Amino acid sequence: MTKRGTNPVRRSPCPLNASVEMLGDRWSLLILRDMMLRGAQTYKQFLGLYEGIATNILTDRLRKLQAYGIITVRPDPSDGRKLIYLLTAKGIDLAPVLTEMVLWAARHEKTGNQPLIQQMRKDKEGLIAQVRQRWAATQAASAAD
Amino acid sequence: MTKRGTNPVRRSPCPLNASVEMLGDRWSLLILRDMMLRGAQTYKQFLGLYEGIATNILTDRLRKLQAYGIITVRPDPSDGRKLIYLLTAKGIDLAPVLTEMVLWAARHEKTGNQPLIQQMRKDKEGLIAQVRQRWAATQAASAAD
DNA sequence: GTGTTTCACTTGCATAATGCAAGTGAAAAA
DNA sequence: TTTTTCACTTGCATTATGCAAGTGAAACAC
Repeated sequence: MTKRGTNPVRRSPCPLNASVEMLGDRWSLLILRDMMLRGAQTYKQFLGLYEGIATNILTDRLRKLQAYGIITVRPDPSDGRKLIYLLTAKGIDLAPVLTEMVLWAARHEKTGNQPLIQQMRKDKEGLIAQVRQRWAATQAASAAD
Repeated sequence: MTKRGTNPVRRSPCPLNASVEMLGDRWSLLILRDMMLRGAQTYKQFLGLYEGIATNILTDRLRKLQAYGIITVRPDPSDGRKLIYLLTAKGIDLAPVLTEMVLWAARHEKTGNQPLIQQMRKDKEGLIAQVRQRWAATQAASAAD
């Protein structure tokens, strides 16, 4: 049951191919960004993605990320209608990937969010550790529910 | 002229968004993998991608990667029909991104290419430096043509 | 010089994915 | 009870992907 998605049919055994089959689309990556950097947790928050995501695409991606074990979902204890989406350990392990992508773009393209970029350049590992700490705190808080 | 693609219309100023607009599709990433890790340089070599890419998709992606300044193309001096595609400095700067993606997949999925993964785990920075050296050597060789 | 092969596509078409916007049903609030 | 909020679902148009045949130019073989 928990191993539902563990034996998918892949186009090759290459590790990068496994990555891109799960992440090789921009919406998944943008969702993960908002979870990691902005603490987004609800459907409505994801709908507010700055880039503008369609409801059917959001639903589809959340389902996929869940199936891949990258995120998990639970009801909000303070509002039975709301769902809370959380990164799993597998999900938070994507922090270095997203960090490197941000740094790459910042080096080669005109982009915003300069404070974050400065921080990443100054102490990449420290920022990743910080993201992990916030995630761990979220885990502890939701385990208490 | 060389700045042709520098002012694209982006859905947001976020650096990650810039990354995913250029890389947020699996074929581009797989092409880059083969360039970086296997030294693939020709259309025919890319057609041999283990995952199987269609000619029209390959052509499209090569054009896009070129437009984004990630790769460059020149004729093969030994065969006027052949084109040689090479990573640019911007392209080789994606090595840490791909490396982190490989490591992530290796940690959480059953994948092949264990020797490469062992090497990455042992000395990530060393491997990236090695990829860069091979690229620099390719640059020197093609500048001599 | 002619015919054949190789190279990098291009094309036509079917299928799949994306995106817009209206609609839906259930839970919570008023 | 009615209204609002939540997380979708749906219908349909547009765009992207994928298969496989086709194309034109350069290089090779004779």
